[in-house]
Amino acid sequence: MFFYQFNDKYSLMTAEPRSGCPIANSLDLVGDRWTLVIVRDMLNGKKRYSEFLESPERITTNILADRLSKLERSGLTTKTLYQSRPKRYEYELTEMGDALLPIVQAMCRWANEYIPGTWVAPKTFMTRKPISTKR
Amino acid sequence: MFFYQFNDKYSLMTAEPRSGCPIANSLDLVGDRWTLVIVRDMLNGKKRYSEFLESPERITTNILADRLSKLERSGLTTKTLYQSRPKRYEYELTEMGDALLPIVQAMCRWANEYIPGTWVAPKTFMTRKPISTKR
DNA sequence: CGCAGTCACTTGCAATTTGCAAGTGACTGG
DNA sequence: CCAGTCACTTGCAAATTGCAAGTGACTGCG
Repeated sequence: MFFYQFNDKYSLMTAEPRSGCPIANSLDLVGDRWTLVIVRDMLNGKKRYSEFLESPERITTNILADRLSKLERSGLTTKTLYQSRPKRYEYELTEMGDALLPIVQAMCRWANEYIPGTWVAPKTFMTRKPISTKR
Repeated sequence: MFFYQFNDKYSLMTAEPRSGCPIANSLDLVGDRWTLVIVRDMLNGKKRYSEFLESPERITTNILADRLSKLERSGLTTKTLYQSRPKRYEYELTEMGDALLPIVQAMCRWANEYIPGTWVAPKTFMTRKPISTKR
């Protein structure tokens, strides 16, 4: 297991990075068919397990549970208790997770241009900036 | 099998799309740990099988062959004969593939900001525009 | 009080995909 | 003729995915 430090917090890297390449490293965290659809939902304000299940891609419960825990371990989301009996959690993007917005927006632009029939996201979404105050 | 038409060419969709969402559709084409590292290499001018194998992520030959054929079937790359005996091909990005540049650049920016130790791409790469004359 | 319903998961299992290694065929250069 | 390179393909074990069903902790209703 490998760890890296960022802003007083430690995030878990579950394996040694394949290289120092920023693309390869990004893909090790979000390079699969489901992670970014969950991130997309979170960027659109969804927070609960059941809300993610309602999305049109029909993610299955085991994959959702797996990705939510991986997202948390990578430092992209937080899990907070909002109700104690029965225990219920809300999943929200951290600054690091929210900063994926430009990648998601670029994918939307690309798909709208090259994959016929893809939905066009609202202008408010496409022009939004990440919460991060940096850069 | 499903097909879609774009600019007089047909690209093969190997399965029904999960939804009309541009993110989900993008991920169905490039949502895995290897495809975008090959695209990255092509954006950097690499064209041959052996060049892709030399990259530090050490892609294996079977995965490379599989991804090159999927990329071609999705319309992101072309395969052209540059030598006839023995037959040798060069793999190059189509306009659609080259248009992935903004996504790749956004991933670089994100990784450089949030994943310590990632390499910083040269400014020439980060400020480049896709060949597409559109938009 | 009992029981159906919801929510958030977990478990089991078959099918697909991945990673690793070795093998193949068509040459090329010495 | 023979080693070497290039571009793959094949075989196989291990990991991941997709699908379905099950579980535990409640809530609301009659």
